[in-house]
Amino acid sequence: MTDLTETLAGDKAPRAKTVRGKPRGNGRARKRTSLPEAKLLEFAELLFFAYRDFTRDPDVILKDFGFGRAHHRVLHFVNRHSGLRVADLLDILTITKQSLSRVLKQLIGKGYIVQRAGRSDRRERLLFPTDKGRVLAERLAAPQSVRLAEALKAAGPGAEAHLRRFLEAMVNAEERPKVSSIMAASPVPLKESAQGGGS
Amino acid sequence: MTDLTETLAGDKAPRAKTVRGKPRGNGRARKRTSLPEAKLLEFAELLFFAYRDFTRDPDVILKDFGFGRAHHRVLHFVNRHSGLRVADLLDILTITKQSLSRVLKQLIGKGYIVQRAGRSDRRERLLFPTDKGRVLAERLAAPQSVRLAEALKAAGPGAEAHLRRFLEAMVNAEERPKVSSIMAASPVPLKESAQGGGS
DNA sequence: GGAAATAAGTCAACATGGCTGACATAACCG
DNA sequence: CGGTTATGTCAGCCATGTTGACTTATTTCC
Repeated sequence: MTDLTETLAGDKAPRAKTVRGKPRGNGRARKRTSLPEAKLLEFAELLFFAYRDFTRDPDVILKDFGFGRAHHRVLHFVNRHSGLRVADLLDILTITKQSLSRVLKQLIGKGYIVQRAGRSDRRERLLFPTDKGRVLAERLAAPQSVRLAEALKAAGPGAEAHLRRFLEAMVNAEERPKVSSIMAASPVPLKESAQGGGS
Repeated sequence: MTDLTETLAGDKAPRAKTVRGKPRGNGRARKRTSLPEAKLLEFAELLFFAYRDFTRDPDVILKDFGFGRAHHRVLHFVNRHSGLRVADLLDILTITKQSLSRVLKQLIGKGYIVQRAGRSDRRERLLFPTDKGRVLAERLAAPQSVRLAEALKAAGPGAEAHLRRFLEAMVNAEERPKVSSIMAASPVPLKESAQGGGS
């Protein structure tokens, strides 16, 4: 109920525009608003709405598995970049190891991820998705891929290059090399026959 | 310490690529991966990284005020669309009123936002930023605007139109009209001489 | 070889910001 | 007047983030 479209656009009552009481517009406020500034804020809002809906897709599926967004993020990166270390994951997600620990423990416990000691440095715990994990990861990714594909199509030809450069530039400058190398690594979920975990 | 760039790209040990144990690559996995699929997932990751850093900017400032991201979102929309109703905010943020209540109460209590009854429907509580609220909102927006401006520039000419269409298409189809009308309303923080709040 | 550094795990406590359910109040609408 | 609507609120729960302290392997370096 209550279609915001109506309500916000206002037809029954002069909503915005004239705003309540005094329709004045500058007791002192309304700074320079450098013009492009307004446009930038529009992009900020669009980004918010886009990301809001982008993340809600998998949330629904996750609930059926008793997982949350945190699990999704972990599973995604482990699946896309199998063999990464715990430290890598911490760096990607920018959370504490205690936080990661909780969700990772659950994913491992339920057989979606397995770890194995690094071969050159046995202190490292390398993370791999199980078949089960791979399946779930793909199922979670599916709706997001569809959404992205449609949005790219709607954006028009040539949008991909623009978008890629835009997104890359949105990342903190110091982080860009990390991001590049992360995305360069194991572009396809490499297998490793990581089973077990189950019973 | 520990520069992930090095670690993930791997120079001391053959990290990804060959992955740990068996460098094989298809005990049965590696599905069709429809090619564009991989590209789409790259965009998904880029979006994650971009949004991750985009939101961390204001987080730092917020801490100084004892606020969190939730406060930022509320203040942003109240500032950009002064005079919106509580119901509008709920619809935008897609959270429950109990959730909103907490942060809104704090923002009002500390004098960043004021409410006043709607003039045509006095049940409505219309929200307005105070001068103080406007200042904080702008301060929070500043780093994000800079980031967006630079990213748009880096994306190259013509990117804006592509990006706008892309972001709009990322929003749930049913939500698009709402989003449009929201963004159309009060493009500039309309004033209303909403003071008080203070002492 | 042994000390220091590193990778990971863990316990405990706490903060934030979501959620559900139940209910209260005021104002509008027919 | 009675039903619906907009908002607020109490109470409790859950997910996920944080800090700080400490243990255990293992590697690295003198």
